[in-house]
Amino acid sequence: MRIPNETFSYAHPHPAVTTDVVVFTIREARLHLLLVKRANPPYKGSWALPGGFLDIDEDLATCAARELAEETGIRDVYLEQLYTFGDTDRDPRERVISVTYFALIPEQVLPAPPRAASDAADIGWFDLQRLPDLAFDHRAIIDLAYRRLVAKLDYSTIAFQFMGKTFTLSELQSVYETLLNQPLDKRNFRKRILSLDLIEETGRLRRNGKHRPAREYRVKHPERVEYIK
Amino acid sequence: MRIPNETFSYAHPHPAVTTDVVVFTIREARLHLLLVKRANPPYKGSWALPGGFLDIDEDLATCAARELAEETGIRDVYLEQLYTFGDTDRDPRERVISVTYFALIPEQVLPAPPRAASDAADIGWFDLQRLPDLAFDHRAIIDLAYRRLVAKLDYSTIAFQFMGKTFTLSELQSVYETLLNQPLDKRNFRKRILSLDLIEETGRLRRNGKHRPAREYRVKHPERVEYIK
DNA sequence: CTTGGTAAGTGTCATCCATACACTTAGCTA
DNA sequence: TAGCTAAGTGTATGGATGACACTTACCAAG
Repeated sequence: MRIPNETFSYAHPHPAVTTDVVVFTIREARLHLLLVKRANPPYKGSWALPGGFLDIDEDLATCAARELAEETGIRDVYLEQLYTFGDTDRDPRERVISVTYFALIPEQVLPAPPRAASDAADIGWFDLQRLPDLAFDHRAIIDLAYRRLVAKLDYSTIAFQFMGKTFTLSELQSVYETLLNQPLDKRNFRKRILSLDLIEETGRLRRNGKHRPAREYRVKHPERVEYIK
Repeated sequence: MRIPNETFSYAHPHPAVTTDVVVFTIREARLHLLLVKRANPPYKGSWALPGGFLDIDEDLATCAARELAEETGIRDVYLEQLYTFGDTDRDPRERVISVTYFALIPEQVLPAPPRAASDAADIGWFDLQRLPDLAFDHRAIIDLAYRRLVAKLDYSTIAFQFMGKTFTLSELQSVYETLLNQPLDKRNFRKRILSLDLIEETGRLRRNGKHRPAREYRVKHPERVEYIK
């Protein structure tokens, strides 16, 4: 707890430090991200990235995970540092440095509906192609996160972070097609993915309609994002 | 100027923010980096990366460039944000968040010898393979910068930043060989570089010993680091 | 039980790119 | 002018990538 009226003084001015998180997921074959509606000024009522001020005794990644959990209920996700934004005028209150992260989560672990908390009046998923106006420089943060995500598809196994514990190759292909925004050849896709030797069959089948059932796979090392080539 | 005894107070504790810069260059076919010897505690007398505290009204990249110029005289270099380090115990004085950058400079623009300034008792180039013990977590910062540099060789034209205004293909090849730490085939190297269509002949020859002179090249767009493929 | 519908699953061939490899050229120096 | 040295140049091969179509298995409806 903070003691009322206590202040913290320094010989030189210090900026405030926040973390903000771009949470991506795929819903109905479209890339979505999680935004919270701000309950307080500045930009009260605007949509913004989940995030908040760094506690003086917590690590940066801990802060990002904590703010995400507090504002959205989402926890235990893949989190990667993205970039640090520090333009002098990016927050009207005071000088604020934002260390940004991005997170990838599978569709099925969404808290439904996500519960709002302290600083958030509302919360929701937005199609990346149809974002509302955003607070601060959060639009630029999202643009950078998307570019990074697409770039990493090429040389890492980051896309596996969108998958649940088990999945079919068709589901995985659909995720790649959504992210790359183009159709892929089924045979070439399977050849490439299986040659990585990073996923294995569970031995079970998944029935999903009135057609041949699909083999179920899992990632061998779910926590790891591997670099390819 | 700072007014003596003035203090800056906040309702919540704020961390200090610094920038630190890993300056790479190539000297005598070895990758080197620039370190300064600390004139003041903590770690007084230890070698450290050039860097320092963010002014409250300057951008992060401006701070990195300013500290680099103040401590080493180096200016107008390629600077790229690397990562932000913020472990709670990384500085014994107070909580310090360091936004790190890396810089690449050609050998010939070295200020010789670099002049020391305020917070630096000495300054020097060190072979990456023979670094002294370093202050703070600067060793980890350097390791990350080196990994990033080598990774970017593969998919960008970042290596051109090590070259002077003009250079020969043999010199460029030598830079790649140093960074990758392996010999390259001369014909394949030239084919690959020229096919990028990013450098052009100056029309002059460079004489460099008792043998056939080499054609001189320049980068078409020196400021740009391009992504390949 | 048979038929029709649908997505799962499978192999080959052509093209492009990356790699391996050796000799000739041009200027300098003695 | 002869010898030294690094600059400069082309081809052939293997591996990876991309294009392409049919069969299989389960479900549902009649």
